[in-house]
Amino acid sequence: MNNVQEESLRDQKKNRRRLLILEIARTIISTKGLKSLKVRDVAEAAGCSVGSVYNEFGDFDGVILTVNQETVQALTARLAGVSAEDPVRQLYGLAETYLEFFAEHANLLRSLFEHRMEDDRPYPDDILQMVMDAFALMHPPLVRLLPDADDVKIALLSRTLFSAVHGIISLGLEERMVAVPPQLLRQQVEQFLDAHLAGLGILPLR
Amino acid sequence: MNNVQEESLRDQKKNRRRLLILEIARTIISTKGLKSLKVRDVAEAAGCSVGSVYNEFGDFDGVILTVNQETVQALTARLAGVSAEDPVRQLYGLAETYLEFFAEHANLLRSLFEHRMEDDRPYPDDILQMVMDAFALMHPPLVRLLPDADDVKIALLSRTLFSAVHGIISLGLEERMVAVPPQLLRQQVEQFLDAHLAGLGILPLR
DNA sequence: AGGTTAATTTGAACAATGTTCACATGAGTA
DNA sequence: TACTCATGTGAACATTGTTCAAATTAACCT
Repeated sequence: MNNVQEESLRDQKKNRRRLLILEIARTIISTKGLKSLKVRDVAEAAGCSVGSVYNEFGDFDGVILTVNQETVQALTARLAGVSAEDPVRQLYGLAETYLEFFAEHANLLRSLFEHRMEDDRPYPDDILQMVMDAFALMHPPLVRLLPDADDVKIALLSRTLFSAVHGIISLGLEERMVAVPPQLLRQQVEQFLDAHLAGLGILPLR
Repeated sequence: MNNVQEESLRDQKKNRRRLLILEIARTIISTKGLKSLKVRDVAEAAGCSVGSVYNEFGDFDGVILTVNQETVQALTARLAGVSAEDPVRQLYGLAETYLEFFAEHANLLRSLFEHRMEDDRPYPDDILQMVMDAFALMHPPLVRLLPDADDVKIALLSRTLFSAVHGIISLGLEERMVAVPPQLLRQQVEQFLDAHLAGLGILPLR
């Protein structure tokens, strides 16, 4: 037995194809929306049969969910890159980074938040946990800014604040509604944080 | 010509059936979610053929959009019932009424916010306008509370605040995520408003 | 290398569902 | 009552997710 597991030719092809399928699906969702994602289109673009998509992902939801999972991962990575030096700046940074990411990948985020499972199967726990974790990223800076507050309350506050920012951004970017121009939306988010942090007794940036 | 337009037998049946179809569709969306809405199920429950559904609504989106439109109308009616006596109480009342309505009709609200049109047809303007109007209901009380502020800024603030509340509620009630218990969610919304209004220089309720 | 085997891939067939339209039905009218 | 035409019907079609028996092919053995 070789400890350094050699990747067999089969596994190589399989892995390459898996990545290819995901990249194609992501591109379609991103450019044309989740409703335009079709098994046959993906299979054809990947140069394989529809059966292979099913072998790899179980069902079509599997493809969507994997794309969604990678979307949360990418989002989390971006949010994790926000400087934690100054906690107030960090809060603004998280909100503005979320705005940037959402604007760049609106359809991917919509797929993440709007996709409903077939029948009544539950949404995978790991993805949900990753979203919750991302939304909890405001927790550390808030703890630093409100050292006397109960940790559970801060956890709730963190979720509330991030949900509020999410609402402002997702509706603001909703082109169905009269979309708010990006620059205005940025101001909107900043002014929202200004007021809210002030209300929490935290000295805002401006 | 009779000015008091007599409703012909045909029109009676047609109207009755139209209402029946809408009621059935609304019930299915409300109880089992938008994804479970099927033309054949609706037609069978309404005791007519699928063709009649198409005659009445053009296509299946037509049924969904009409249900969505009635949802906004019902929401607007509920929100309009909030007392405007005290502007601060009115803001809390709007948020809490939205929470109540959303909790009672979660799947209908999701249908309104998550439904995407087939192909790339645009979402009907009148429905969008009604949603925008509902979200503008915080405008009057805010004008009273911030008499010196620019009206355009208040309009934006109104939209921002309502969007934030929407985000907190829609994610809070998302059973996919770890749903926040209703009573806790109510507190969450209230505390959110407490902080935000304080930050705007408005004396909150508590 | 060639033969054997087992895993993988394939795509035709099936199932579910939105959509159409030629025909049947029946309300309105003379 | 008979005629006409708007309306209703549902079988047939189009699209798309899903399955699975058969073909393919990588892996292994001698």
